[in-house]
Amino acid sequence: MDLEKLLTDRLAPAFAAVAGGPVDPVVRRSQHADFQSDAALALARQLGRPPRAIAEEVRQRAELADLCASVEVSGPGFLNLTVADRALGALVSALAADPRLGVPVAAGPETVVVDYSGPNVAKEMHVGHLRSTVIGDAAARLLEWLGHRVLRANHLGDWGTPFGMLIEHLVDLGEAGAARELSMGDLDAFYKAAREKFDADAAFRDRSRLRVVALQGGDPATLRLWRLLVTQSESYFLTVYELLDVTLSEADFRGESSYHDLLAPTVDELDRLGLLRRSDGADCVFPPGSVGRDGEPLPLIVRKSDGGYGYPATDLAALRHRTGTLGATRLLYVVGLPQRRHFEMVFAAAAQAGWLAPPARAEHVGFGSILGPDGRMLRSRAGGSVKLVGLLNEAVERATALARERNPELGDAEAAEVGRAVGIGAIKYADLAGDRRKDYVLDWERMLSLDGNTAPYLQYAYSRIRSIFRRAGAAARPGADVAPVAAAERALAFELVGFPAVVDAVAGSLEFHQLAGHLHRVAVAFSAFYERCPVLRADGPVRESRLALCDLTARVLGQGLHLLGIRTPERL
RNA sequence: GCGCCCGUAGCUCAGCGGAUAGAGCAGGGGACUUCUAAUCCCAAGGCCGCAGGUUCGAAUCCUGCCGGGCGCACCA
Repeated sequence: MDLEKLLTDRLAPAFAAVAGGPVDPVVRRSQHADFQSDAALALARQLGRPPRAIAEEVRQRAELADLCASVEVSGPGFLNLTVADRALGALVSALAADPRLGVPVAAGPETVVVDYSGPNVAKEMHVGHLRSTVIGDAAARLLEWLGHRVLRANHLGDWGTPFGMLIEHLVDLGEAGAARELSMGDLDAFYKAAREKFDADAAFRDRSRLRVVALQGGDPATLRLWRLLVTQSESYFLTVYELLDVTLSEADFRGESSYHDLLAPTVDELDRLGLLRRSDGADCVFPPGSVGRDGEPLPLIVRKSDGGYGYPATDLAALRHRTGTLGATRLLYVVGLPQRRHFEMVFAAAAQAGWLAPPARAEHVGFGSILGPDGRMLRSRAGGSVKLVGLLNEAVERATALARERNPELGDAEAAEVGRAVGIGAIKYADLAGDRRKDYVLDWERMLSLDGNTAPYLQYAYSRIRSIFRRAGAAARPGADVAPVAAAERALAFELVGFPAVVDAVAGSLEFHQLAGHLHRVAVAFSAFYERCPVLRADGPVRESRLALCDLTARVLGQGLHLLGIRTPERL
């Protein structure tokens, strides 16, 4: 039970009695006390009484004796609440005794599809894939921990016209040569070479077009070559995921091609429902609410005038499959914000078709772009885009060098492991620590900086705690009473008991910067506690209490970072 | 042109209806015979883009400007 809610429940009846109707006490953390209630101010006009008088009456009526050491009317009519040490201690002790750190398993588990990462076959993963992969993985980890059935959907770009030229290029290189090149992870060179031939060579262009036809026609030889491309790319992506500490596995690949057989039935059903309209030779749905440049309703083109199916058709087929066949009630699409309108239209069309009806709902978990140091968007095609593996490797290298410098006692193996955890953690944390809707600047210095609101700072706090237990030679005693009395202990305790509420909020909003911010506050509170409250040099109950507090802090930081996909080494 | 998003300390970002707007970095000053100083503490730094409005109360809600980004029919 979190403290804010506990106080709210106690204050609500008192406010109701004073106001003559239900009132939200508006409890929140305060700079002037532990918590404050702001509701008396809003009530003043309604009741025609001075706010301080209202607050005073609530103060007298509210049953807070067991929770609060003091309740005071302050300023224009705020109620300042100071929590009793004993009550705080009881809450922290309860949290420490709970393997789930106060976070309950979801009462109504859902089937959730998280659509994320989605790189393109035979194309390099670049920084643009970072956010989808990192944010989506955090969502999957979090919702899974809460007890939901999470289906990870890696919507691979494995189909479409470019595959004609890619397959022809593969043929030109010879299968063995192509496989070697692809397995080296040099997908960019492969794609670019194919593209260049396609642009320059008319004969190659013709072969490519024929090859697309053969692919779509199901020609066995062509399909075999196509699978070669897909498999090689998949195994490459898996190495990137492993480096990135992402939970996506081989079983999660759901390429566009896997919806191939569902496209025609999906479009047919739209037709049967009377939602399809022919426009300029293409079959379109016109979902309500979207208007184009000319002020006319904007179409979702499900079948192009050449008879081919486009992106919208695939998305609709996948959505229908996810709600209909898989029984998902929550669909998450972790895709960049520029595609907002596209998803609005897909969701609106799906709702019209009856494929997306309550309780099922779809959310576009959009995110901003990654910008270069010049403040302009990094684009994949425009050249000079950063290879994702290059970025990750550089982060690991820098972090490893730093680890060696800071802690010469580390052996080679451990330095490498620390460097990896810190480097990868730094990149992921940088991505998750800000509002995901906003663009952010990819700044090497800042991203790999080990100060401030960064993963290494949190990892350091964690490792300091582990170091205490190494020296103590023992774990915290299970069931030990936590008695926070010193200011630094109380501040840390308040942060720790706030963990469940933050997790709950983030499960809904998928704003991971709230979780990151909370963990940072925990680490800051811990660092202050660490400076001022000796643990191993204390005796008896104080030592036991502090050890328990340390242990709980480590578990909250460890679990929180784990949910973000960030490792917590035992020592840095 | 229409739609969506964004303008907060020199820089990077939190805060999104409540009491003096918070962190980190950079720059200034302190703290290691003491559990890792990758840390901590102190000081300094702000017409919260501009102008109206709503409210007891606005960085936060509404409207209009200004500045920036993105999107707007067969590419995924």
